[in-house]
Amino acid sequence: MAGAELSVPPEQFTQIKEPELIPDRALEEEEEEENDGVCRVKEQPDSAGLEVESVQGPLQTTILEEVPELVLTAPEESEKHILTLQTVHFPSEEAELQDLSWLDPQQEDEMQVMVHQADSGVQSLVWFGEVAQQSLHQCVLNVQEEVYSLQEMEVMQFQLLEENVTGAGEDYKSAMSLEESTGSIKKGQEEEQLLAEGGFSENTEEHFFLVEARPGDEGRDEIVLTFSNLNMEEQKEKPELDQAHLEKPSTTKNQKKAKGTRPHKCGDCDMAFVTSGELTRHRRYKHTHEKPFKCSVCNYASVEASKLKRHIRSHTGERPFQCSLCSYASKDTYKLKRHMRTHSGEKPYECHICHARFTQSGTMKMHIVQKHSENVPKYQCPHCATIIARKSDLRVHLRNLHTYETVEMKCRYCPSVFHDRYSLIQHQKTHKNEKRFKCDYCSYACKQERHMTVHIRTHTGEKPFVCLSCNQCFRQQQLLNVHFKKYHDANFVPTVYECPKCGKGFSRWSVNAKASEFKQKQWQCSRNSVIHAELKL
DNA sequence: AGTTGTCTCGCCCTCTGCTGGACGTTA
DNA sequence: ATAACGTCCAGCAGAGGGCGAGACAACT
Repeated sequence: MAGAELSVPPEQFTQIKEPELIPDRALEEEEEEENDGVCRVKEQPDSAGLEVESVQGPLQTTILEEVPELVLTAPEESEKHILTLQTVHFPSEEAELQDLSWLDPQQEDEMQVMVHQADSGVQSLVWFGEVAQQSLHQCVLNVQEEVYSLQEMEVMQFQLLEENVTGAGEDYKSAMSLEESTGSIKKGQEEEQLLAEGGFSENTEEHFFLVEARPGDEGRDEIVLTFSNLNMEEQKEKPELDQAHLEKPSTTKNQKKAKGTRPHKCGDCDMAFVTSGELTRHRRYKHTHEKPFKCSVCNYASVEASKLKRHIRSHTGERPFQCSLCSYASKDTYKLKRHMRTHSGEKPYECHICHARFTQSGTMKMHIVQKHSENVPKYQCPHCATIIARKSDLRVHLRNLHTYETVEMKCRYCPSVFHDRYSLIQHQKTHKNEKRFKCDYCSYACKQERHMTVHIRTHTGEKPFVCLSCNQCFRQQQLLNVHFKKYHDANFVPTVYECPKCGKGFSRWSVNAKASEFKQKQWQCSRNSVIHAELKL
């Protein structure tokens, strides 16, 4: 087992789910973990020891929304099975142990997981069943294998070896002391010394467990338990591990569960369940599609009564789950929990390609499809040539441009009217570059109305712009301005553009468009001076 | 007392669609 | 230069599917 070398878990990896906290202590647990990020061992005053998940427990790997901290916890009175992980250091690969008094063959429903760390640095997980744990700290197990099939785990018998150093037990007790309450799987500066003494290392570095399921020989799935040195803080920042990478098909997960304790197998798929009721429900969902619970308001029907109850809230508007920070209230707990991210700023989903973070998995999924996929789906508008990346945006496009409006929309250039914006816009584009202003007296046509107004004066003789100094009249304001400057403004100095070739002066070269004209004239000037006559002052 | 079946709650997931800011284009 | 407009994009919520697991009554 070479889990320590895995800095980035492969896709197949699934995390061991954080052991469920006992409800009335969950808050306290959370606070403690938030405070120091250290996994803890809880003292169980009246228990026989640390209670662990059954053999199937860790195999029931659940996709996590939150990256778990590994919690070493003692059992609570609820008898919830908790995965127990312990670090075991061997002074050598041939280490032996002593003191097997803690073994209790009567406890057949418990299973331990331990970490074996040999001198070679290889770390392994050890399953051990049928043990009570009142003296867990005194136990060291020998590990021969690193990858086990489920069947192997179930029948596995571990060889117990004698501990070869007398003082090790005390050291280990110290390291795992409940009073110290670190509970972390430890490794660090003191490790060498402890190892030299045959004891157990202690440091504050957290570790990270992964469970990988992969096809094994003869069609059997193998469960690979990987003990990594990834610390929990690092993992906290990479929740995509459990979302984008660690997600596994539920069937694979269930296949692990199906062996042993799930006698009710589905005849149509590989699923298996603990109770017949679960099987019946599953068959209704997946195969028979029988939905006994029917809504009296609409045609909705559900497999479960609770789903109908939830659905009814969409009719009644009932929102029992009130946000404590704003006015939002939801119809179910999940939506409230999801909503709370808007207050906390939590973005638990991270794109594994660009590391952008998102509040919802669906948003991340869409991001990956749109930004990082090759064959990005496009949506063709049925009414025009527009292609839009998102279905929802196509809906907006249709709403804005192709919705029939009862109120007529008039073309700004002609009397035409339209009932949808797209048609109006397309029509108005036909007026572009169109010389739609035509003179009634001649063939002159132009694009702008103001040009036509000026032109018409050439036919009517109208000269509305009068010089206040000499009463001379002009058709255009601009002509009046030029006249006034030239003949009535004493400060006016006419600009003269001199041809560098012949030295003759010109009055018009004021803008860029004229610059090219001047250059052309200049070139012509060297060959044909007649051109100057057209531009001379 | 232990087992089994049913009911119920709760969690987590996906799919869907709306919204508004950002940004580029066009008039 | 500016405003209007269209598309891109992430944020967010609604709705419903699927399943684990506890509570409890009925049965053996």
